[in-house]
Amino acid sequence: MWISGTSQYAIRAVVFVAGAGGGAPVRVGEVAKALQVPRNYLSKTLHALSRDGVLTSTRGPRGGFRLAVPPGQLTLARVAAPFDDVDSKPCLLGRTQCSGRRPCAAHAQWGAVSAALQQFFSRTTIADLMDGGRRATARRLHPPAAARRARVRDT
Amino acid sequence: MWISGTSQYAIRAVVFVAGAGGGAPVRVGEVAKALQVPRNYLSKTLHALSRDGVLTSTRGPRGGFRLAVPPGQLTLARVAAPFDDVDSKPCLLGRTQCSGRRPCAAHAQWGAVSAALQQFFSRTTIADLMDGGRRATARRLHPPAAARRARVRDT
DNA sequence: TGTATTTATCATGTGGATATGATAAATATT
DNA sequence: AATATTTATCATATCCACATGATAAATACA
Repeated sequence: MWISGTSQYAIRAVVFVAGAGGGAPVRVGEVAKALQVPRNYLSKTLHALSRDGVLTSTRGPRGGFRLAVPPGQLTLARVAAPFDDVDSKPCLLGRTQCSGRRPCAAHAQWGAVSAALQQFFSRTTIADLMDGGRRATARRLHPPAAARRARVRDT
Repeated sequence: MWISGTSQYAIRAVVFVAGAGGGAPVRVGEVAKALQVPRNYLSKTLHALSRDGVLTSTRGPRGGFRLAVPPGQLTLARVAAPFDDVDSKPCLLGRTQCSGRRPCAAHAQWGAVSAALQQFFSRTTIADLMDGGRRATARRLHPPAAARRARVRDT
């Protein structure tokens, strides 16, 4: 999986909304302007995120979008989910042939790389992408060697 | 980067051609049939690989395609290169903003995942994907722990 | 030289992701 | 109730990867 442009918009937009604080809702226009992204397209994207429980939307004056989940609990995988099948782990050479028995020769190696990707999306949160979130991310994704070995063993 | 369908065709086709031995050239029709892939589209793909020096082509009766590079020296990155920009390592959230200084917060973590992907493509060869190539691949991509630590340090 | 065989190339079609512009529906404020 | 503001939705357009079908060009071989 490589994430689509729409998912990139979604992640950046959610980061922006999260950064605006929990106060007043953020309007599509603001987000679109800040992100330099087409307004109506973003509107649909944010609407999809609302349907999915990532944002809440309010119509009318003083309306807009708010986070529905604390940024520290909101993974990139969840934000991208409505737009990309982030969890699929297809065969490198086209899906059907190599799953299960008779895997292609590089199946295991590819699986490891693929799993690392998925872990990135399922472990990184919106909070990690906000300014000031750097150290927390680094600690979780680069644990000391002993812990890392332990985790790899049971994956 | 996630590789396109065309690159997948290319890799599978090259593996097939490599598997046919160095004897007679392999015709597009054979490859297309074996891979269950549209013939004319594959034709263009193989032609591109010839232009790129991965295959050699011969026209007319007894013509077809042959490998131009020993399979053990032919990386997946090279085969995919005409169709995908395998070497690009864009920002997770859309290119321009976060390269160089002012990287986005997850830049480093993403870079590590991204680098692992690139290494997979630049280290895995066509020989590794042919039947019987499994052990060689496993040895190179899963070196003993000491060697792995050493390599990581200088990357 | 002619003919069959095979790659090379051209013109065109299709589907999905991305984008645009207009209109509908909801709601706070007066 | 009227109005302004904002999201929701509809209809359509654009672009590109992928694909199809037809034709041209090269070449082995009778």
